[in-house]
Amino acid sequence: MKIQPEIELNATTEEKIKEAARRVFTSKGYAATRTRDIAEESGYNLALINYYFRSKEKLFDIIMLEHLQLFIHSVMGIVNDPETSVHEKIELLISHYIDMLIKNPDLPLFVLSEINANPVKLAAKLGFGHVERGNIYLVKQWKELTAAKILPNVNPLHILMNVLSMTIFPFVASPLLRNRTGISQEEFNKLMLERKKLIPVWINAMITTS
Amino acid sequence: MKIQPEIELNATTEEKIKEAARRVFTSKGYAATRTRDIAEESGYNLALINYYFRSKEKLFDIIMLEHLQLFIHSVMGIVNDPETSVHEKIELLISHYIDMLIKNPDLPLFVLSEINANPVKLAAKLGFGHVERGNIYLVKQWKELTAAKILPNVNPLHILMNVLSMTIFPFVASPLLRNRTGISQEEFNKLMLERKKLIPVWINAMITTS
DNA sequence: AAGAGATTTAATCAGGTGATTAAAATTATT
DNA sequence: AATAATTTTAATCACCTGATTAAATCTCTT
Repeated sequence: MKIQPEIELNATTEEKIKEAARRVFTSKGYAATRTRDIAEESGYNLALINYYFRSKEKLFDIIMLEHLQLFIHSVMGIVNDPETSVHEKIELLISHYIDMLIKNPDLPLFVLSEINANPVKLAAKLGFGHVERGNIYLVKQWKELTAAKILPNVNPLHILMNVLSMTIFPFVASPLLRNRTGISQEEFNKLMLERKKLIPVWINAMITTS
Repeated sequence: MKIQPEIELNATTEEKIKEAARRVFTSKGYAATRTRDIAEESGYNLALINYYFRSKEKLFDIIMLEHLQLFIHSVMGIVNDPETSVHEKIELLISHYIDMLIKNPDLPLFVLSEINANPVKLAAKLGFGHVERGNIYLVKQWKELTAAKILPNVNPLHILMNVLSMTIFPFVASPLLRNRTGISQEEFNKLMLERKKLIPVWINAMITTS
């Protein structure tokens, strides 16, 4: 029986396999990807994939966990910053997201699909860094502003949904949108970059007129 | 060799199988559903599924085609109506969509996932009722209003994206949203019903302030 | 009751897929 | 060069899954 390889020394090949797996999983989903696809995509062979990660499911879990951690960590970093205003936070969130999504366009559809396919299993993974709502700095700021009547008393969940929707959904619907409108990938990205400035303005408009 | 059954007379069982297949496909996706799942869900057995529909893929294609047709047909009915104004069309679209999505919450994620997984194959199905953009009544009305400076000269694609995003995305992200916020299915639906009135107001706000 | 059509049973098939293994080959380390 | 670690090869397993088939059973109509 061979011994688990020194992971520190092999970070490169292990990383390569994980990167390949990430690509295949995100483009085809868990059920549709075969371990052999990952082997082919990574340039290594099937035996080595299982040698490093034991099973398809374990490899998937690692990748999904890293995605969720990265996602939540980066959002929390912005949302919990005491130095920025509410409007700055919204701008930063949108800008940060769109840049990330232009690099990884099929990430949200992948994550949302897998959560939908297996909500119970992924609920555990989602619970890891559960911060109490009241402790989030953005929430405090929002409450202060509504108390001072500077912001209208809308359910902030609606505003959150609107920010996330207008930012993320175009990427989720991108294949369909491009099919129906005939615009190219580059034109689409240009539109998304425009939205980095537009969405905060729109959010502002809907907040101040409610 | 048996003969294809009289479909007209058996509309009920054929419909039952299709309904079961629709449920399983939309909840787990094409790759993750087994023909045996559909058999179990329908109450009939594996042999009969294949007897009626020949293969898993043919059954899937039929269901997906019906979804897309229903979707596009209903949208076109609203968007091409010469009797309603631009604002009325937007309100009708949103209202119609939200009612439909409350009944079929995991429809959009399913459709978008499968299009993403197989864009080339589904592009053919999407081409069936391709109406020239200039012939759509809503587009004509929009152009008139921008020409008359009643509407600002924003790329209407942005507005379209915003309407679709704010309407559809909450349903796509519903499992994640409910997990993070802790709200129930009923509370979620109530929020969505609120949005039938709110989204048109928001859209109006972002149009008039641009 | 007879007969036609609908559905089930049960068995089978071929191919795909996740996973494991031992030995050989390659590469890196000393 | 010798040794250790890494990767490949190739074969194999057990299981799953889509699909087919023939005969048996059931259901309904007439």
